[in-house]
Formats: sequence, structure tokens, C-alpha cells
Amino acid sequence: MKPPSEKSAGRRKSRPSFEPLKPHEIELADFFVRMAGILGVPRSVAEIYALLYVTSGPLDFDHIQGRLGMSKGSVSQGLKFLRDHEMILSVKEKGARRERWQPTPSLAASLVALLRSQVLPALEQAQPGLQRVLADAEQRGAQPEVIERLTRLNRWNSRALELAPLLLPPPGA
Amino acid sequence: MKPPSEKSAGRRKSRPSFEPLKPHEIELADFFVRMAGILGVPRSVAEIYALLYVTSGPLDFDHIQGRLGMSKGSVSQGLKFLRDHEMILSVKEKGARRERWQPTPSLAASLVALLRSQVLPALEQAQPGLQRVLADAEQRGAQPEVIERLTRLNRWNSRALELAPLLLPPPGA
DNA sequence: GCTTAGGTTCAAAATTTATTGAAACTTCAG
DNA sequence: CTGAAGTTTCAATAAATTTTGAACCTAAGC
Repeated sequence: MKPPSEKSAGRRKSRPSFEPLKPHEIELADFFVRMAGILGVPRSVAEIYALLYVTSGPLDFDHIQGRLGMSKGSVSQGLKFLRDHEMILSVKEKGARRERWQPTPSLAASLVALLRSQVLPALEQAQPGLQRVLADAEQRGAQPEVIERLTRLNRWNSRALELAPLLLPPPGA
Repeated sequence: MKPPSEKSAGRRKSRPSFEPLKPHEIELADFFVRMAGILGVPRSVAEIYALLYVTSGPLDFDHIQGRLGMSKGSVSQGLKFLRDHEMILSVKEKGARRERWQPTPSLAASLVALLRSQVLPALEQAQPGLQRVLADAEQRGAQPEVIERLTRLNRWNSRALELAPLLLPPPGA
């Protein structure tokens, strides 16, 4: 028994009216939302990913919006985020107008890309500042204890920057 | 030239009036704040840690509050957080009333403790739910593609839980 | 060229998270 | 026991983040 459809005055575009998430889908979404929360990724993004993850085929914009009951803006931004971090792929069929999305094959790779994009810039930006702080401390004849700490911090930072490209190969490897 | 001190009517307790952070201290604090941000740790906590980190001796409550220009509540909560995550140590001198704080020797260990406390509970809590979602999918005869994904997710989760105690030994190891 | 499906942008509104400060609690010295 | 230093609690407020939705692009088809 289909729902009577929203006041279809003259039947214009047969708005599909999507189903809300089923319990097992909600449960998975919750998992992704919690995990994403640790990295500061917003709920809506995690929900989109989760939906694509439990769905076998690729989904288009309207399906995502409909099933998650989310605004256009959020879907657009969420897809952008996931795209930028290489967590989803577009599977545009030939001759078709709309794009359809599905998760990247490897969730592991996706997470790595995400981490990369969050941590690396911070490390890079910090580099000169940290060096300056250390130099400053040495020059002012700070306590050896403090110098030691700052030195270690600098070493860490440099090493992390050296290692990063190996562990987290940039787009193209 | 000391500041004239706040309306000292009769000189009661010689309120110390702490210096604001110096440029190099601010720079380091910024670094910690940014890094902390990635893990969702609030600014005030990162600032406290940074201050202890660039200071040679241990600091007491009032010094922290004074130099950071922060409310009592924030300092108390911040210290609690850092304590709970084993990132700072109390060095109460014998016969003294107040506690004095300094960073734990190993920043690495501190970070590990922090991660541990954020990630582990999420993984643990997720375990049963994820298994349920997978069982559900199998029972409903979901697409092999989806089953495959959910299986992998479960494997990941279990492995992470097995490995966790090795890499991140719980308090006492 | 026009029209429009399909998406994006972005300022305003809603929500979440962090900070404050006054009151309450604890503990030690006397 | 009393007094007060030292700290914690927590409701109220402030700040930061997320979501929304309506206006605005942009390319495809006619």
C-alpha cells in the first residue's frame, strides 16, 4: 500500500518519496558517526558515507537526500568532503545526467587520506614556529629541562614530516 | 616597573599578578592547540599543557590560572582532563598544601593514552552492533558486495581490539 | 540562443561544545 | 571543632560548529 503521495495536484514529477533508514542501517550509521566524531568529521558526512557503505549499487544525489532526510546543502557539502578526501567515487553512466556515488574500494586508504589531510598541514605549518621557539629558548639560556623537551618536540615533528610521504603516499603512488 | 597592583587597600594577600604569556610561549601554545584540535581536545586544555611544557619547574593552580588568564573552572577541568589521561603529574612537596603540576616525562606516552581513551571505548561499544548488522545482512541475503564490506569492517574492529592492549598498554605495564 | 535538471554557495538559524564564576565541598592547621 | 585555603561542581553564558534553504550557477538538450 503506497502512501497517497503528497497532494499530487496534477501529478508533476512523481517525487519518489524515499524510505527512512532501516534499523540495521541506523546502527551502522551510528558506528560511522562515532568514529568520525573522533576526527572531528561532522555527523552528516558520516551518515552519507554509511549509507553508501551499506548500499550495494551507487546512489545519486536525490536518493541520498531522500533517505537521510537531509538538506540539499548538507548533501552537497558532504559529498564534496568525501570526494576531496577520496572516500567516494562517482560512477556516472554514459549518457546519464546525474552522478551516482559509491564508496572507494578501500576504507583503509580512505582513512589514511583523511588523517593525512588533517595532520600533515598542521605539522608543516608548525615546523618553523617550533624551530623558532627552540632557538629562542637556547638563546635565552632556558633550563636544560625545557631545552630538552623542545628539542624532542622538534625531532618528532621533523621525523613525522619525513615519514609521512612514505606511510601516507600523496595522491598518485 | 611593577604594575601598581589592584587597589591594594591595606595590602591583604599580595596577590601575585602573573605575567601574560610571552611570545615564544604563545607560539608553542598555538602548536599544541592545533594538534589538540585534531583530536577534539579543547583549547584551554592544550594551553595548560603547553604552559607546563615550556616551564621548567612544576606550577600550581594559581600560576596556571594567572598566566593563562583563565577561569578557575577551566583550570580545574583542564587539570582533571590532563590528570585522567596521565599527561601531567602532581609534585606535591611535603608539608605543602597545594599541588604543583608538571608534564609527564613522555609526551609520546601521553598521546597514546589519549588516543587509547578515545578510540578504544568506541571500538568496544561498536563490536556487538557491527556483528548484529552483519548477521542481519547475511540473513536477509544482502548483495555479496555489501556482505563483503561488513565482514571486513568486523574483522578490522576485532583486530584493532586485539592489538590495542599490545600497542597501548593499559595503566600498569 | 533559451530552458531546465542537477548542483553549489553562503548567510542565517539551530545545535553542540567550551568557558565562566559563584556556591559547595574538602581537607588541613590551629 | 573552626576557619579558611584549595579545589571542584554545575547552571548560565559565550563561542564554535553544523545544518538549512533559498538564491544562484552551469552545462545539456532543444
